[in-house]
Amino acid sequence: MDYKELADMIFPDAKDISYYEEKYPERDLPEGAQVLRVAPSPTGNVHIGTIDQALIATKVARQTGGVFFLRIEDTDQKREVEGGVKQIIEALKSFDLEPDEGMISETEWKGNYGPYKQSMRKDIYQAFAKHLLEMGKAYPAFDTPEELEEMRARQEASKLRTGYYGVWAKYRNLPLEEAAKKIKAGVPYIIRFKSNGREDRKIKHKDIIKGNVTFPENDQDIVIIKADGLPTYHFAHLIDDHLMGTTIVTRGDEWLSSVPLHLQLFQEMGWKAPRYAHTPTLLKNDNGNKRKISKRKDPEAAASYYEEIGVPSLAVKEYLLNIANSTFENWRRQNKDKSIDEFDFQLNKMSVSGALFDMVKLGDVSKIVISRYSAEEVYDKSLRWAKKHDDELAKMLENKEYSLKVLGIERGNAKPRKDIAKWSDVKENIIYMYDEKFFENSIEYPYQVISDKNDINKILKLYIEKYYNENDDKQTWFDKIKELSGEMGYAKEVKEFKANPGMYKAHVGDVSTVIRVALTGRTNTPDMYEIMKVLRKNSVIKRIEKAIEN
RNA sequence: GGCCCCUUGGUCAAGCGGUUAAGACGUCACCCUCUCAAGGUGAAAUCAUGGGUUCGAUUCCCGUAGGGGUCACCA
Repeated sequence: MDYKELADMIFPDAKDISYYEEKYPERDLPEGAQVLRVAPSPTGNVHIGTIDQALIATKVARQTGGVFFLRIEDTDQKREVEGGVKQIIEALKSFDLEPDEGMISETEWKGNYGPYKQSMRKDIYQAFAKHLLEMGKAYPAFDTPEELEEMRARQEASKLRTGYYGVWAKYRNLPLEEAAKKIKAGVPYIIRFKSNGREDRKIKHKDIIKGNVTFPENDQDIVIIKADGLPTYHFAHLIDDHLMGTTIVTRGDEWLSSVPLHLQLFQEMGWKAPRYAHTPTLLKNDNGNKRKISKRKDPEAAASYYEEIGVPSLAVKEYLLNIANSTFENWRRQNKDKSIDEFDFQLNKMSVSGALFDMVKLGDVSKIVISRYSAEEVYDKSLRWAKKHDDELAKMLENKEYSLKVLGIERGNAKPRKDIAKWSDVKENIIYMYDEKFFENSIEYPYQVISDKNDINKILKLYIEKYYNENDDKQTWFDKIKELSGEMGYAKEVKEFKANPGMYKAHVGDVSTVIRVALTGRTNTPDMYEIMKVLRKNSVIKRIEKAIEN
């Protein structure tokens, strides 16, 4: 019996690999175009790292006129979660990172290199496994999981390298007839790759991000086809990225140590290996220690978390880009109005080591992103968020015309307000502008420097009876508050007050504060002139009268 | 434990043999004809450590320490 016969016996129905090579021809792309992919497993709760990967891959693909595709890596049926594929597709969509090719539902895909879901490609992997078998570069192995575990225990006990290699590769040289006999007898088996690597030899690899790395060659006879007939990650990566024409594999740096194996696999197949870019892991500070952001422990690990708390997806992307290429920040400052699509991202300028994910910095980026939005955009986006997460806010926003005015306060000018970091901030920021909310409950008036109730009432009365005129321009409006201050015996100018301490009890600013508190119930608000403009006369009078009688 | 990678302020980081060691977030102070949010100005704060190489090391080499990754019929 020879390898060919054994291969036929194991995979009788597998097609010749030339069938697939013809079915998936090399891509016809312009010079320099790169093909990248994001290849998550449908294990539920899409990780923010997947978004990061997709962002990077999209940037490079777009910049080079190449292709970005989505492949679902679902070869581990135990970990698969129902609806996992859909979750991934939707997460990418919510970040505006839609692939050119890939799965568009659990079973359908777009693009000519599909299916883009590994469980649907079983026959492809088996054809190539058969090919390796025929060449004598793979073999069936009959070890039970228990036997393997026992072997590892023995290796550990004798302080040897663990794994299936050298003399430990029990079935590597099993006579073909015996293998055939076992298979016929129904003994369960897997297919292993027959490694010709030597642990005492080094292999050099140049990673796009990590630079030069040296490893020992791989001498492990790794599993390529599992007992369930599906491939392992390593084998699926080899076949898929070859057939799909991936030119740059971006993946987390936990894969770096598999590079020798993967390079070896490509070489054994006689294929050109893709270039690799191993991206640093997103970390978080956990009691002074850095550790990977974990799906199980950290809510911020979920891609959906940001939508839930109302951070715009664009802000998340800008922050991620910021971590990926520190030149982004300078670029952004110089190109305030440009789309991030115009930023020239460089894979090789990525940091080699993992960055701590900084929620505070994210907040700052997000504030800037939101400050660039028009009132209309803020309205639309916060309403969309509110409809899902905050009924009260959604109700407030129903009055669109008025809300647009509220959200337009100090917006759209050269120095727009930067006080919203996430949509969940909006309600707290604007709630007092709505009469029905403002008068809903009893109001607290946290008056500051001027706290004598008589003085306060006098200021308020004087203001609405003598000074307030809805149609005043801003300068007149302020001049009047100064006059009022003078009439009450307070300093008209803050500077004058500071220059002559002791001469006055308070100054214009303090008088303004009284009016502000009466109007809003707060000491800190945006520009009071604009607030009064939006509130209109009726509400201004009503609010001040309410404060007087309080 | 073996193998591999990493180490510049609190955080993200520029740097690539000679620099007053950029910049951003955060912190603090001051300024900004009304408070905030901003904006402006300024301040404090960093090359893990020990050896080399060199006229000169943050930068190059070696050791040490610390951190991370990986050693599955998981990806």
